[in-house]
Amino acid sequence: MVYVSWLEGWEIHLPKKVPSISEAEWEVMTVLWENAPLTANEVISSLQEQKDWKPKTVRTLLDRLAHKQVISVNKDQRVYTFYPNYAQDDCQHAEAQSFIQRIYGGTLKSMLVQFIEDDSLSEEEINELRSILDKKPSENDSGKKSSE
Amino acid sequence: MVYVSWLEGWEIHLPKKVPSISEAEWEVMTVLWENAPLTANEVISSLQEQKDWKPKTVRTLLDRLAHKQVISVNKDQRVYTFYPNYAQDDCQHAEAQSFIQRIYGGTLKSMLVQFIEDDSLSEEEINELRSILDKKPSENDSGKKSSE
DNA sequence: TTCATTAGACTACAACTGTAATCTTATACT
DNA sequence: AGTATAAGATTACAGTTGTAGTCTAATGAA
Repeated sequence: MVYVSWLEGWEIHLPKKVPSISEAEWEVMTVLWENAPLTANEVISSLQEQKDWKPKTVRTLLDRLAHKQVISVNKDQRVYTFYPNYAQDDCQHAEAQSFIQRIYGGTLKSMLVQFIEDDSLSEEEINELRSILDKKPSENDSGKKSSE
Repeated sequence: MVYVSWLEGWEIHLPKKVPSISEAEWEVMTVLWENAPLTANEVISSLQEQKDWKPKTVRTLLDRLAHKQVISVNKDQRVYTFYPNYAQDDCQHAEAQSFIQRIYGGTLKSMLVQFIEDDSLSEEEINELRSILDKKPSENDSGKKSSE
């Protein structure tokens, strides 16, 4: 379970099922995850640099996300602000799980194997990955010694 | 580059762009990758076990895949047979690349990091991954000796 | 007070997907 | 030869997505 608070004093609980987020919607979410709460115009300007979307397009995406309840809308002010209902990590993880399931039949391992065998990773990257794995401090070593 | 031959004597070249394959279509492709060439009925029976689709549904998916040129149709016999135009590895890889780009901003690393940090991997799995990384024999040692 | 601006609400529309059903034509029996 | 069957071709239809445009109401400027 994860708790987030985009605004002081707000606590949102979220390990539930993440509604599906389309590709275009995901771009909007990325902006919100970085800076929420934001007004529509703020989201629009933020996206203007990378995407070639009309303001109305972004607006529609925000509306759809709100409708799906992926984000919430604060209507206290005349100009609304938007903020995520789900943590980015949770959404990424949900997407990753279903992706791996669909495409690799379930295991991250088979994906990694392929990347390595297809030579898609430089030696540099492989070393990085290795050190990431090594850094994982086994948190379940309550009784075991770490070296051995 | 990759060469495959589903039928004797056929050589298909395929590092080109993979057309997009929808979720349902992917299921059909999985069956074809395992056993192509297959007739529609063979694909249908093969899927009947896992999916709850009517025969016509599978047929539609085959037609769409053929139309998108993800698969080819052999019409020599009265009953057609279908076979992939792309290797599974290539399709998986293409999907993985675009997935990682969309969701993790580009790096497999950030995905792996998250899986480790979120504690989604057992120690067992982490060890497996580590050994996979270790097994990678540096193939770019054309001039270098392998031990050193 | 009136009018231009602008945020938000509602509407649009085609392509892609999931999920089939119906129509047509060629074989295979009787 | 006539007909049931079955493969393939064509059509259907609603929900999602990309990509906006139009309509309405409130605000702020003149």
